[in-house]
Amino acid sequence: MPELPEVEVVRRGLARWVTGRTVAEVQVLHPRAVRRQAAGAGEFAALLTGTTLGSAQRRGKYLWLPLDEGESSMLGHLGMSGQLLVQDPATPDETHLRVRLRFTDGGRELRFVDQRTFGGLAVEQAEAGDPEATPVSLAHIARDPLDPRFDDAAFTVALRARRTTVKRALLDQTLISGVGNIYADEALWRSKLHYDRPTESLTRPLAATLLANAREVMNAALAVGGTSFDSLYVNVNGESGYFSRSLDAYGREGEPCYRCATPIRRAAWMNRSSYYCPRCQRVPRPR
DNA sequence: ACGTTTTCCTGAGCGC
DNA sequence: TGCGCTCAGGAAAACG
Repeated sequence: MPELPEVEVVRRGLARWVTGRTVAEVQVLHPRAVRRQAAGAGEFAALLTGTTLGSAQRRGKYLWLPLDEGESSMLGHLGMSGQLLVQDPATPDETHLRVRLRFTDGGRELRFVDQRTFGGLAVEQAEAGDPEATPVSLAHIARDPLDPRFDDAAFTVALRARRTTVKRALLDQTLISGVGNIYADEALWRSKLHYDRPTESLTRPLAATLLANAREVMNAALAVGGTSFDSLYVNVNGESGYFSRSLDAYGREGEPCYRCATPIRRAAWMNRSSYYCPRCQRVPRPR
């Protein structure tokens, strides 16, 4: 499934293959794919048709392409199963094709394919005067740790000020964006922290270590993702060899911890799973 | 106001 | 073969 490093690979693919091209036709094949467009699919298509796509941007797991002079953007989120594919128009439609963009040059078309329909696209206004044309609905989304303007000191202060547990905080997009279930577990394993550790119990050095590890694991994944996906953007998918090779905790239930050989455990957590080493990542004492 | 829970969706995998 | 069940999970809405 698409995580921050894969979304960054997608962003690079969009920059390579669709930036600078002019939209000739928009087809919305499933209304749910544009549900964030308040006025519906008709408006989505009308606002996009005839525009020229600008340089691809990303914040966390959100992607956007400024339109024309950058007063609005096409915003996208891949959800769990979304893919943005650049395909030859002759390629048969994918089973879960939701949106198609054709271009005036007649070349490869952009397809949004999404089985579970948690992802979506929308055209919306950009923040006034922003050279990157950040969509207004991203105002509450924090910068991600790969963003050069991410404020490390402010993050550690805000993290320790929260009255919650550490994994909830890592997944909170208003605090830090781009970290999902997989990278949260990986960052916690590297930091030897239990997912239910209260944020208020984190020392400043621990909070800084956690941030450094989250950044490191996502950078490492991005580096591997770059070699797993070949240069053709159309081959981008969520099933590269990265996951089986590089993960230390996520998905490794019953397998030995790479530090201490204790079997990794899986615990039910917020209607999903948390993977952790019961020896390296001790359960916090009940308060 | 803030933190927590629910909800959306579909296909794979599994036991029977 | 097929039925019913569980699981995967980002983020906005609903809830307390």
